[in-house]
Amino acid sequence: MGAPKQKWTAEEEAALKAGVLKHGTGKWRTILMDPEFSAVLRLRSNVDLKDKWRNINVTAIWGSRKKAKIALKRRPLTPKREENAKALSTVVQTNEEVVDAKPLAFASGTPGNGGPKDLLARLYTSDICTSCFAELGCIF
Amino acid sequence: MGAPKQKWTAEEEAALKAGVLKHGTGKWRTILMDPEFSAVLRLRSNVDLKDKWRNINVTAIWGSRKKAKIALKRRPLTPKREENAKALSTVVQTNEEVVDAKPLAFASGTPGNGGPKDLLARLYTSDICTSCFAELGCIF
DNA sequence: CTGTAGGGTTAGGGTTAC
DNA sequence: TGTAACCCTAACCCTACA
Repeated sequence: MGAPKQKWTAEEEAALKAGVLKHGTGKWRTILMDPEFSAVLRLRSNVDLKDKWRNINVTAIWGSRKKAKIALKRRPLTPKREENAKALSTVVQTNEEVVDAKPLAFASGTPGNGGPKDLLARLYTSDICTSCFAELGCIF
Repeated sequence: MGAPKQKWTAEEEAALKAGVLKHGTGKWRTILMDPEFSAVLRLRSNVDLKDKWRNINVTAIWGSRKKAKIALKRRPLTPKREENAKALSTVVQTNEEVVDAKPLAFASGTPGNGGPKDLLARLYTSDICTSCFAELGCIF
């Protein structure tokens, strides 16, 4: 049809990550509207952002969505939402560009440690975990 | 962002339909307050009811809200409300539970036929059609 | 303030194209 | 075959208005 399939460039992916850092997950339209990212992401829709973010996260953890599904089928424990689940993100934040930053890495340790606060505060809340947790069926 | 998404159960949907039969559309808060349904729908808000009812109706006619929009764009005739348009509902009313009842089916035949009156009377008024007609931009 | 209507957005399952 | 990219839509959000 019209779109021959648009592979995500490294620049676009970086902009997406930076956008999530700034606005949080689930704010795809907001990220898209942000003049800081709208230039780079101008060819993408809010749904594209959401889908890409899903791919990035799921890939980082399970290798792929399919593997995630398989992994989930193997343990249909589906516990109630545990509040001691936290997400950590090893972010390499240069001046104004998120360079890499593996999206998520898990740690069940004490949540109230003294890390970099302001910028990452959002990440420590359930905010950034939402999409991931939802995708994973909240097994953490 | 606590709720990972609450899919409607068949029981909830039945309760909603029964609620609309009893109180009419647009009376979401009333339906919620009705002790006959409050138990089943206790996790839902009045807005949830409204949205679900919209989905049920639009889906029954167009397949989805998007398709409805597309269909409407194709014929932007938008006539004024025609009064010979009526809605029929094949309701299977057991003693106190609406079992299925496809939400709407259209017939442009003579409106003043002798059908089941009391319970369905409300359905023949613009009442139950309101959400549907509104959604459709009153093309009927 | 409370409730509804209606447009807009997101979450998540599914599909396609590579 | 596997998976990134894309589609579909139920569920949810936001705002205007009464």
